[in-house]
Amino acid sequence: MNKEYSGSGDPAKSLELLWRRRPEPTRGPKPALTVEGIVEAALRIADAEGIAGMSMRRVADELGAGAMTLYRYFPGKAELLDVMLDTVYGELPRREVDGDWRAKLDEVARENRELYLRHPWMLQVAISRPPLGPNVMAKYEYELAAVEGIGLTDIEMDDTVALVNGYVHGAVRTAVEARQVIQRSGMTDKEWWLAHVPHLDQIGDTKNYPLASRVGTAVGNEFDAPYDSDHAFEYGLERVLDGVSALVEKRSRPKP
Amino acid sequence: MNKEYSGSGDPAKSLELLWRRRPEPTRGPKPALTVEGIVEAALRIADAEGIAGMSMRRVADELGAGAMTLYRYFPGKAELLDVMLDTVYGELPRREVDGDWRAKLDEVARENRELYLRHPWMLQVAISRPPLGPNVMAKYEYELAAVEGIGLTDIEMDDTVALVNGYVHGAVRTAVEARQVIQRSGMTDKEWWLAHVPHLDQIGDTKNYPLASRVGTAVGNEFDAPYDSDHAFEYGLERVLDGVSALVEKRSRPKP
DNA sequence: ACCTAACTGAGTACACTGTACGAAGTAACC
DNA sequence: GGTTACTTCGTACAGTGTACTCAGTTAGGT
Repeated sequence: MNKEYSGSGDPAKSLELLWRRRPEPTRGPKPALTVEGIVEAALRIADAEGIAGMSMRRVADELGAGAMTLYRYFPGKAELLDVMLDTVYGELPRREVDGDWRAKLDEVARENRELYLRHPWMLQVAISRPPLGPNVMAKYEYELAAVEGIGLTDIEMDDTVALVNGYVHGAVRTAVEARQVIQRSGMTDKEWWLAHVPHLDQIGDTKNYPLASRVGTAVGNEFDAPYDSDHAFEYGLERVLDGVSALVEKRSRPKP
Repeated sequence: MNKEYSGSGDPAKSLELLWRRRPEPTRGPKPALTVEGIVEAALRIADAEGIAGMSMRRVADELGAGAMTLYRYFPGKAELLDVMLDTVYGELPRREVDGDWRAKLDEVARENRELYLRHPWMLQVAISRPPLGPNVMAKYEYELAAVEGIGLTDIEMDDTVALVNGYVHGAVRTAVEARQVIQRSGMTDKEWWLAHVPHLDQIGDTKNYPLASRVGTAVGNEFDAPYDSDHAFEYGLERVLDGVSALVEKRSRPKP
């Protein structure tokens, strides 16, 4: 199975759903479900069982409805995912930060990290074209505000926000995958490693990879069984922000 | 559908496959297929049609065999993916670079980028526990060599390599998704945007998102229809390496 | 009061997926 | 020739998203 895709159907229909501008029907029976109810159920399932568990049948079951009923409310699964995404982006606190751009970008990174950790299924949805709902818009606005007025061009502002978001996405993805593989395999990283080492020693000459052996061992000793994702996140975020800092400083004193 | 998972079955069996140490059978009919042949066919399909197209039946068809035949050579799809991964890592040129650590890390980033672009399906395989084959080992060794002897601790070396790899992974994923969504939807980014704007204007007050509007427009004007992934890659890589540079310099003059 | 148009819910069907199971065939050893 | 190890592969199962179809329900118009 590969990635889920956020929708790319009829824009009018998608935006109607995202902004809750669906004209309510005048005739016929009252709808038994609501868009909100379906999204809530879908989120409950996705949070608990991952995106793989969130099938249309499963969501419908959760609501006591037939599978095809959901297609009265959403054109397809992709559009349901779109609304789910915009909904969870609404959970971002978007706190006001007293401080410079770095403090603000740091907050952006941490808020996004929390969100991904709370809804890991988000990491498996490809959103190259974001659902243009109210919360996605607010998120972009908030993130740009962190780097507004510090001497960057508009393009650089967008690049910087994308860089930080991309970094967080990747870091959390790695951490979540590490967490999930422990559950799925019933093995900690250390156990997994210890199960491989004897076979590796027998098969390949470990002496061919001196650096890998040395550093691998050091990493294994320092961060025991559970891969230390907090450490990796802090290290990487610091490097990324240092990199942005170098650019900001260059822009603030143009030429010597 | 969610991600594919690289295998976590029997270590002995997996390593045998990766290092080609399968004892060849003495009795019975000669096998009609080979591990190499299956991997080749699977790679051909995955490269051309993506990971979603690479089903066991599809690979077997390509080889003129029954679907279940593949399970004589691989315990399951996960193990086939493992061998596919290690195989393509073997394509990395791992060039010797004359220059400092930055030039070397830059080369690492670019080589990995090329590999991902050539085999985009790699981005949809979760490899929290890498297949410990010869090429994965060589890759890790090569990458560590870039940051050896510049004053970083072993842990920092691993963190740095992981940071660069993570950055490249994320950047290429974004670029590939952008490329694929154009194919899938038959719409360029600009067309997609223009299809949404009138509805957005009608529904939500664009005035609530001044920064998003301004920067969004600037980005749209600067990088036309196809999302300029080259630009984003170069920008981000420079920031990341600048960030690493700040650390290296701090380590090289310990305290003032 | 009644008809009709609009609407909802849901059953069935289709073409897929990975893989467990087991039947049937083949080749090398005793 | 018999046994044993080994092969290929058809069938089956429980899933998936969703197109199509049809029966049932309700509000508006007459």
